[in-house]
Amino acid sequence: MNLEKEIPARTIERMVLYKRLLADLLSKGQKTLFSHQLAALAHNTSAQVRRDLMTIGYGGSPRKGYHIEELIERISDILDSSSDHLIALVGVGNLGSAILSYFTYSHPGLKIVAAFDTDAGKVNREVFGCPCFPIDCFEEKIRQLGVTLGIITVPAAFAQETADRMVASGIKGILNFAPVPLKLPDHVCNDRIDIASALEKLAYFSERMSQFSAGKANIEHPQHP
Amino acid sequence: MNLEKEIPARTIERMVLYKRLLADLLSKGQKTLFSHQLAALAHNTSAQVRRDLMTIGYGGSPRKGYHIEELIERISDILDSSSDHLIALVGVGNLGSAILSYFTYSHPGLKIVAAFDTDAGKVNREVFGCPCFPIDCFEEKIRQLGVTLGIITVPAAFAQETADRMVASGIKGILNFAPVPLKLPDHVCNDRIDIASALEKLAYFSERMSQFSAGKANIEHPQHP
DNA sequence: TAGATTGTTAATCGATTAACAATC
DNA sequence: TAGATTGTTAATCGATTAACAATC
Repeated sequence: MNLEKEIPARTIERMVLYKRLLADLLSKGQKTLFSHQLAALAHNTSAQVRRDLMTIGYGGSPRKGYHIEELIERISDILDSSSDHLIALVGVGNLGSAILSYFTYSHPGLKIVAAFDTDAGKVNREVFGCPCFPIDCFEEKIRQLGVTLGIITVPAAFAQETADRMVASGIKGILNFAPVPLKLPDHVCNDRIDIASALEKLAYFSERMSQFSAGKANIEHPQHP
Repeated sequence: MNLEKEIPARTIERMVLYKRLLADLLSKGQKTLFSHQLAALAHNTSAQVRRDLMTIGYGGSPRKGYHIEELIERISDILDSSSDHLIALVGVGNLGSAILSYFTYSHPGLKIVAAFDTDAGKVNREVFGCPCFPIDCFEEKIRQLGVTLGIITVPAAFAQETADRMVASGIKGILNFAPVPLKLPDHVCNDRIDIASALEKLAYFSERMSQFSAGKANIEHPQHP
C-alpha cells in the first residue's frame, strides 16, 4: 500500500537538520526561502537542497522559493510518527545522567520513560525527572511501558549484554555510546556515538588540514538504514 | 617531502576502530589474525579490511594473516602524532561534566587540560580533575597551554560565538555538541555530535526497518577531511 | 519581458564489492 | 601439493554535482 520510494538515509539525516533550521526561521517570522538560503545554513549546495526537497515530494516556485511552514509540515510527515517514541536508557553514570537532563526539556516525539542501573544507590528514585529502576526488572518494564528505543551508556564490557536484553525485550532501535560495535539481528537498527573516536579523528584531520584542499573542512557523518 | 598518499577519511575512521579492536585481541594474547576475523569484529567485509590495510601500507602473509602487534604499530604511526593533543572544553554543564569525567581515565594522546564556563559558581575549581576557568580568560589560557582542539558543550545559542573565540585563539579542530552547524574557516576541522538528531534518525529507521532489506541494519557515520 | 529560481536529467566522482591471479 | 588467504584490478553501486530547459 505504501508506494513511497525509499528515501536515502543521508537525505533523512539532512532532513532532520533542515527541519530544525526551518523552525528557527519560522519563529523569526520568515515565511519563504530559496534553496540557496537553506543550503547556506545547512552547509551544503543549493542543488543538493533542491534535490532533497524533490525527493520528499515538496516543490517550490521559481519566484517565491519554498513556503517554510508547508515545508516543515511535509518534513514532519516524513520524519515523525503518529505516536511518541518511548526510550529506555541503561547506565545512569555521568553520561547517562547528562542525557537524561538533556531530554528533560521538550523533545517532541522522543521521551525517555525509564532508566536502569545495577547500582542500588541509583535506583528507585528519579534522575532529572526520569524514574530509575534496577536492571533486574528491565524486561518487565520495557514491555509494560511499550518502549521501542534504547540508549546504552554502560561501560564497554557490558554493552553487548545490555543490547541483547534490549533486543530480547522487543526494542527496535539502539543508540550505543559504548566504544564497541554491537552484534545485533538485522531487524534492529543501531547507531553508535563514540566521543573518544570522534576526538581521535579530529586530532588526525586537524593536524593534516593544510594538506587537504579548501572547502573540505567538515567531518561528515555517514549513515544508512 | 611527504609522499604518502592522502588516506580517505572513511578509512581513518575504520582505522581508529581497528586499533582498539586489535589492542583488545593483543591483550588477550592473540598474535596474528586474518582479514575476515577483523572484519567480523568491525562489522565489515574481509575485502574491505584487506583494502584498508593495503591503503596504510601494511601487508600480511597468506598463511599467517596479519601480525597484530606490528599492525597496531603501523596504525599508530598513521593516527597518532608525536605529541599529545591538548583539548579545551567550553560549557561545564551536565554533558560537559560527563565528558570531563570520561577523559579522567587514560586516553593516550588526548588530554583535556582546561574547561571554561560563564557560571562563577563553576569556575576556579577542578571538575573531575580538570581545572575550570572563567570564560573571560579563554584566549589567554589557550595560548598559554598550547591547546589545539576544542569541545563545545554550551547551549545552541552560544555555540557559534564560542567557536569563533576558539578559532581566534588558534584552535585547529572543534567537536561540537550543540545542535547547530558552525560556520568556520576552511583550515579548521570540525565534527558535530547531535544526540537528539541521532535519536530522531533512529526512530525513523527503526520504525521502517521491515521495509529495508536485511543486512542494512546499521546507521553508518560518514566523514571527510 | 528579463531574470532568478525551480525541476530534472546527464556526467562525475568516489567508495564499495566482486573477482581472481599470486602467494605462502 | 592443496587450499586458504593475500594483493590488486575491474565492475558495480550510489551519491553528489553540473547543466539546462521550464517556470513564475
